[in-house]
Amino acid sequence: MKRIRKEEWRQDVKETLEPSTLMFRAMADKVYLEEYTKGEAIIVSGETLTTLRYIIEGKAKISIVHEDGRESIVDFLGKGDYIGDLTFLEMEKRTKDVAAITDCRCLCVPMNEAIVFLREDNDFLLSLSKYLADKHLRRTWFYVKGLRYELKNRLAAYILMTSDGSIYYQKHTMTAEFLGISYRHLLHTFKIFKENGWIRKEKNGYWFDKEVLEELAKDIIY
Amino acid sequence: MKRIRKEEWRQDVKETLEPSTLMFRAMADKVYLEEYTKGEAIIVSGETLTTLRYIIEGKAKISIVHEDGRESIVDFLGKGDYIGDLTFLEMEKRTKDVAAITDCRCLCVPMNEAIVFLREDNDFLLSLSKYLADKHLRRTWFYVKGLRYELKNRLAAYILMTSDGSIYYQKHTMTAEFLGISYRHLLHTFKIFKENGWIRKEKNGYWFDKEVLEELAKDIIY
DNA sequence: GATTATATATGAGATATCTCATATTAAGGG
DNA sequence: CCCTTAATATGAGATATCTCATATATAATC
Repeated sequence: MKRIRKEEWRQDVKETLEPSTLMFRAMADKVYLEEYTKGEAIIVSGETLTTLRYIIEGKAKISIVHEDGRESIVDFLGKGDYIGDLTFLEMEKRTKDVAAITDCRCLCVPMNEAIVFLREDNDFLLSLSKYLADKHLRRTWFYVKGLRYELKNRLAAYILMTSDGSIYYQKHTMTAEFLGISYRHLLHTFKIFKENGWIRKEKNGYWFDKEVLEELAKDIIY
Repeated sequence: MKRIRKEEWRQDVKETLEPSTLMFRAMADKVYLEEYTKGEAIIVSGETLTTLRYIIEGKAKISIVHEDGRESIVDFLGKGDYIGDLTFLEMEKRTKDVAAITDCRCLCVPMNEAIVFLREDNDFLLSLSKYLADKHLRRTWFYVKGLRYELKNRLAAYILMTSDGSIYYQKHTMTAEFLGISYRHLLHTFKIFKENGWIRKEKNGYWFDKEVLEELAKDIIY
């Protein structure tokens, strides 16, 4: 991880970032930048969080390790997501694991000062409420719908959710962990997708037939 | 539904309620009371919400009807839950069905005025954020854990969650809808619970062995 | 380039869960 | 009290999904 104080920001970076710091407006002078490389741990579960982060670039995953040692991916994070919001609100008993999936850049402020300044900032609280409401809605929707549909549909939704353009490039192991199914069964369903011509292996991932998958996923995505 | 303006509150009611109106402090003079009877609809899906409610007594359920006509229970609400919070934040595309499971009493304020006054109220926004974070955490936890465990464990958690004391009295149809499983399979698992002596039918519901169920559910409940 | 670890892939048998069919009991309406 | 509807209950066969075993391909390491 590389930490870059605001004074050190290159001019062009600064201009790009300045607008993104709006949500930390009440403490704009305290903002700094962090850069993580692919695979790096951002938070180790159980540690005390001293930083409130906001992702401006890259993708990360939240995961937990179960008692039996296996791992579940709880959620994916990307541009516009907070890391540490639940600690900021003093609602999380124990922090979870957060790791960068791709290179990531985060805007950061010290947690203890955030608690002092941002809790007085009406605009921040409103936007945080909206952010949480949105997360909750999507999660609930995916949960309720997911229970009703079989893997075929959830997988289609997942492929669409995690891809930009028409290439899917997630690791199967990760997909299985997120969807909460066995690796074996995922592969089985994947095979069916291939046989139906809905996806096709390419050099850098899988091409997929957007129309077909959208039809399969249409009831699941909020 | 019975609507009771603040001036009409009986003295004793008033004293009991006064502290509960705190969250609407910024518009205390606008608060009124609504009383719903068991089974009554509080919100019909798709209708425009003109009221922000806060439950001070009773239980309700949020549900949606799927394209195939079947119903899913999305969540249960009780004392301390808001109804209309997502509309207040302008995040919900379409309201869901909300119905009283038992007699309910709600504190109410007009939505349009709430949007004016409460969005300026720092304390309200902070407590709303915490409320949403808590909801999101619990839901995520139940989802992630639920995927990993079979019905036996989720059912144990559900029985504990929906009961006060040692009597479980939910309708099986409702339980199946919430857990997202077939009625048939629920009954099958219920039978196993009975055979193991974990639950026993009584006149007004099921007695259950709290210790055993807590052991079964221990990894699922947040 | 050889070696190890990780990701992908497939098969076979076990089990959780679903669908459909049907019977009995409890609850609500005239 | 009869009638209708909703809730409870059980059986049998189908299918979705899991576990375990094993093989190959790809990526990381020395």
